[in-house]
Amino acid sequence: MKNRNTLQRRLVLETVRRMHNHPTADEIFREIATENTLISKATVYRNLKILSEQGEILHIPIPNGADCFDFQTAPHYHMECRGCERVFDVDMPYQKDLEKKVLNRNGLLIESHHIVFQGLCPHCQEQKALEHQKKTG
Amino acid sequence: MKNRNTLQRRLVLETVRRMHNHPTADEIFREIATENTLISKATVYRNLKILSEQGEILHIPIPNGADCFDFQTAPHYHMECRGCERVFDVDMPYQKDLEKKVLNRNGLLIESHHIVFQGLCPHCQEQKALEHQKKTG
DNA sequence: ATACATGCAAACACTTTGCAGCACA
DNA sequence: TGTGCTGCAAAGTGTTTGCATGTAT
Repeated sequence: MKNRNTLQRRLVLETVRRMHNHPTADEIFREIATENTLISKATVYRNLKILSEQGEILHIPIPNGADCFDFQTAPHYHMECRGCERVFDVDMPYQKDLEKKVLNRNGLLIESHHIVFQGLCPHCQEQKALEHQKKTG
Repeated sequence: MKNRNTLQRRLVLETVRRMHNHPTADEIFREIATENTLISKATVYRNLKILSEQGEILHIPIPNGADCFDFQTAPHYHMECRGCERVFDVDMPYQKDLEKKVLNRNGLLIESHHIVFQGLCPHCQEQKALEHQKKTG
């Protein structure tokens, strides 16, 4: 008898489905808390874990930062902006065949992969351009 | 006048160059500490940061775990074993052209990328096989 | 002489856990 | 009714920082 349908679990799921900007656990917590309902951050973490294990939401592990979550569960790639550190969806088909390109000379069994791109979002590109103008006069 | 050649910085660099198993900051700290020299963990972190910024060593950010470092500075990919959580080099050429496959419909500027594979190392494949034998009798 | 580096401890960011009470099935 | 869930606080993990002192150049 697993997986009870509690108010808190429903709220976490609904909130992730509603926020389309790769929210972190903390952002989800704040979104729920500011609305009306009292919820514990531990509960948010626990439910995010359960929901992503069940495939209801997608867990995106972020190196050097808070992991974030996505309502879109089909595997896809992300870019982390080195300016604002926000996470964006990348417009590239999922490379199913990438894992086959690994030579198994060393006996490793590959099961899945993640690609994280680094770069600049449009807004931060502008910022950098302005900074550069200022410097060069 | 940056970048002084201190004993601690030399030790961190030498230790990373000597350990060929993707050590974490803590493993590097313990390696240096157990030998002979007193070193602070903060100093290890500071020097790892400086050395990787200078391209002397490679910083490998690991989602959901301690970042690790590599004496081999040419870009290459890694696999994280879901059994023992160790990091292994993956035998696949660097996909320089991957970034060009991203459609810039959304205006993102891609500068670099990381691929992390998940899977099982040879040792953990054996372990899993033994476990399975035990269960099925 | 003076930046830059160090050691130490405290702070930090993110996440998990122990426990007593609560509530869904 | 009982297992699963919650809130709270505390602990855990990995990393950074403030500060007084030390040292390479």
